[in-house]
Amino acid sequence: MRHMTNLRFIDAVAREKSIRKAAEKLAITSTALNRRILQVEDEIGQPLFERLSSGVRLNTAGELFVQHVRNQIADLARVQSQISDLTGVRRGHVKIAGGADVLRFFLPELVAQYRSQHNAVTFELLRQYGDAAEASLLSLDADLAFVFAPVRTADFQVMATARQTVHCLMSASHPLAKKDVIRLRDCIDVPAVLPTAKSGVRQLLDVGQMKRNIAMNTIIESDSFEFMQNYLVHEHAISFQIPISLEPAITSDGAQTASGIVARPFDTDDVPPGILHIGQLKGRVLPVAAAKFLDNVIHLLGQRYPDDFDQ
Amino acid sequence: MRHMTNLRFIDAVAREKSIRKAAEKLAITSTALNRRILQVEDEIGQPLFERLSSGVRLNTAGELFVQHVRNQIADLARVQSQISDLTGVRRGHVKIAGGADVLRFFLPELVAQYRSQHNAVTFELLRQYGDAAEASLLSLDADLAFVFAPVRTADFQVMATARQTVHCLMSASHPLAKKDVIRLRDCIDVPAVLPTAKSGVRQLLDVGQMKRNIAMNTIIESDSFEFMQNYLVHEHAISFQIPISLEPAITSDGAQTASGIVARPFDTDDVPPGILHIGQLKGRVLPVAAAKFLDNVIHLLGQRYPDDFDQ
DNA sequence: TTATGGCGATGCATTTTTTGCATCACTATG
DNA sequence: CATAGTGATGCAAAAAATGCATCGCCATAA
Repeated sequence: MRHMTNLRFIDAVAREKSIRKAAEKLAITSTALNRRILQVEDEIGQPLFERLSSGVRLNTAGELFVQHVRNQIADLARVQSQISDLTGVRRGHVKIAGGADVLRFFLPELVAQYRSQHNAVTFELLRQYGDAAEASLLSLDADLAFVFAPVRTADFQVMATARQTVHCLMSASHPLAKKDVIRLRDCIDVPAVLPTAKSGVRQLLDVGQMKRNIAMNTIIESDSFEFMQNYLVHEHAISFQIPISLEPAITSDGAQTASGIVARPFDTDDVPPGILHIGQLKGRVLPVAAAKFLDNVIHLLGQRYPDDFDQ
Repeated sequence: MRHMTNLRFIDAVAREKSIRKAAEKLAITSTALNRRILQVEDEIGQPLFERLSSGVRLNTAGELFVQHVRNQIADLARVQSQISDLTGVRRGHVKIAGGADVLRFFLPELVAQYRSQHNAVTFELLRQYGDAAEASLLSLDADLAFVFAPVRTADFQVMATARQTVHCLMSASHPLAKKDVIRLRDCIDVPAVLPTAKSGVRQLLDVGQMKRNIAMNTIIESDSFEFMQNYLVHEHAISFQIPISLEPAITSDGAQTASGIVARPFDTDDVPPGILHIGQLKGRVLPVAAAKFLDNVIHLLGQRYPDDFDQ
């Protein structure tokens, strides 16, 4: 869309905090970009950027204007999406922010299923936790966000939630595998592979340890679910995940993976269940594709976790 | 704002339903305008207008796009207004839709008072009743609307209301002037000058006549308050108004105008009071100037009708 | 202190885009 | 069947955007 050029350019400069760098990304000369910026500032009647020796920075007016620009860009995308939908072919681009947990099996499955029906829809998956995911909603870099504990509740509109009981992972031959429900005290002295601090699972485990005054025997920290799960094949340690990040084979009670890993739920009195929130920017009308994808998310959650699901 | 040119042009064509007519209004040739339209349609990927032999008409995609365009234009105005406000000088343009009743004394006074503080703010007053005023909110031709009975409640956000008792106007020497409260039966056979049907006062009077099964002796219908009020000087007739459309001198009990006209309230059991609603488009963030003006409206209403006011 | 490298701004020639004129093709109307 | 109105289009002229070279400025390092 031609008329958006100036707006996109301003957005780019605001992100890069430098006219020359932005110009390079946009594949034009800094001269041209600079003059477009000056032109817009002239039209507005006052500068949008402060000029520093190291580049530029948005001033207050610029902050207001850039937010407007991003709204414009997002709203145009929505309208284009709605117009495409009129012809029957659903087009569009869906941007989703979420932690590694939902990116592992849940979203790949959903995206694939959606794309099998609407292959003109493209996706963008951002691996971001909590704050960062919410910030992406605000800057309109994401249409939907999956977070565990929404902070900016004023801007975050919860569309659905799913209660996720923390599970304990271990080799099928591990002594704890005989139990149906794991208590936190069972884990004392057991070598434990923990997710890194910002992940939702880790925060829940920390709450539990605090509450019961129990310290687990942390031998490894990682932000890779694959690493943690595969490590259990080699050492009789335990690891932790929530159902949504478990591969489908492992979730059904008693089942195990090809490599012999099983999952057992924690007692929820010890480790509180996490509430996964699926949300969007409050008050925003999503593009058709994103809205329909959200419907699918809600539908699948309701199907898979009927008791722990809320709409 | 340069980047809005195409959008403003499309809005103009949609309103004029003709490229040539719109081009004339925009002071460009139809050639240039036509090619801009074609260019935008090309970018969108499908036509926005149907071509008729008598001009053009928006298709479904066009309706969607034009609504987007109007949102953009309005939102840009809001941002510009907010940016201006940063410098301390409040700029902007406030568009108000309301009936002749509020346009008579209430709004002139308020606008003058506001402009005495912020003379860089300009105003646009549209004389529109009910439906038309609400439609102007929707098409973003108005920021604020004064209506008696909101219909599209889904889109109309009521910011304040004021209860308005219908008053009976007459010469001070008229027999009815001796009464403190007028009953509808007092008006039988008295020559009456009534406002036209779409006005809020008339609708209330009609409700009363229906309820009491009384038909007034209508000798004149007019949509001019000035005419109706001044006519009473010449014939011993009665007319009807609500407090907000009465000149301030006449409202205080017992007072009369220079030409000897007095006002007496109707019994509210006979003629129900009208509820004046002041509202905006639901969910919209108003430009600073409009929002601040609304504050003044609310403040003055609260001051003038403390008992019949609701926020 | 001076030298240096990175930044945004600007004059000027060049390229690209937009505009207006003349004209076409079409359609409703009388 | 003529007419008056509509939107679309080829082509030359006018206007705008671009890229190059270069300026002045400032922070950092020598």
